[in-house]
Amino acid sequence: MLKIKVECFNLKYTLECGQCFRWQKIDNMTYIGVIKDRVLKVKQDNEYLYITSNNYDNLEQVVKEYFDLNTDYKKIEEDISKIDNNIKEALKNTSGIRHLKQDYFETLISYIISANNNIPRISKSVNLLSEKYGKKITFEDKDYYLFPTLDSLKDVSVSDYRNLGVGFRDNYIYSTVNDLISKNIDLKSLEDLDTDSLRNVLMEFKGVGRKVADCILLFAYARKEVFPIDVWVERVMSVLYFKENGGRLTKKQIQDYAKENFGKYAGIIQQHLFYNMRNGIIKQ
DNA sequence: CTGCAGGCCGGCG
DNA sequence: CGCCGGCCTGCA
Repeated sequence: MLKIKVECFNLKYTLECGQCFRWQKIDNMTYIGVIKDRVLKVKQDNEYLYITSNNYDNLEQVVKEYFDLNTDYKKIEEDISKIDNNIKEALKNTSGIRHLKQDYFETLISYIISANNNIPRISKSVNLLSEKYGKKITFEDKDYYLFPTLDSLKDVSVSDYRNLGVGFRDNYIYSTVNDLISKNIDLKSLEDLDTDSLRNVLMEFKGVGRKVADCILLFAYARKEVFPIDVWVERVMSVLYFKENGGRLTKKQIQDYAKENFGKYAGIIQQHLFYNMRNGIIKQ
């Protein structure tokens, strides 16, 4: 068992704020998930995380990277709470959301599936995809499946994807997988690009528009300044910052507002506002 | 039975 | 270019 001391960390908020799709809740403090090459069981007890896994190689490093444990969130939360009162109030409810660093390929495919979709269905499809094409891992007498590698999807057809319940997104996934293979694109090496260039590259994949690209930038490439705007963020922003226009505002207005006012941690702010709105803490 | 959900694509004005 | 209709699927 690995024990890690944490500060400004809330496991529940981090895993339930909508940034990831493959964690299974055991109770309010314990979750089981599959990340990269292993299965993790993580339990939080106040300032400690207790982690068990099928694979202890490099485990501490894997966990620290995934949960962004080398970043000082106490400082970040102090900084962003000074921006305005809305953020300060939201942070009181959701302090400790960590900005996960997830696998590039998994995030790309998962967020293509997320378009005009709901969380249970997204999770179902991602899990089915993994069960069908991912490597099986046995942990505590149960079977889990890694997210498939790019290579393991090379012969999967459009209708195979359709059978996972992804609907019209089937050919988006197919096209993206084929682009990655035929153009020999290395998602990791794209880290070298600046955020705007990287967004443009991502948006060339079918099924990746502005919102999906921004989620990939935030949740896989760790670009904390990116501010993805989905319907919930649209709602929360119109309630908190644009009440006088009766809620009728464009995404560009929101984008501009965030860029001008939220700074280099706009993505963290987005997660807190999203979680507050989504869970009815902030009302319409 | 309609409406709708973490949007995107493609066609049209 | 910006706008807008259509879209898998499952669940309220």
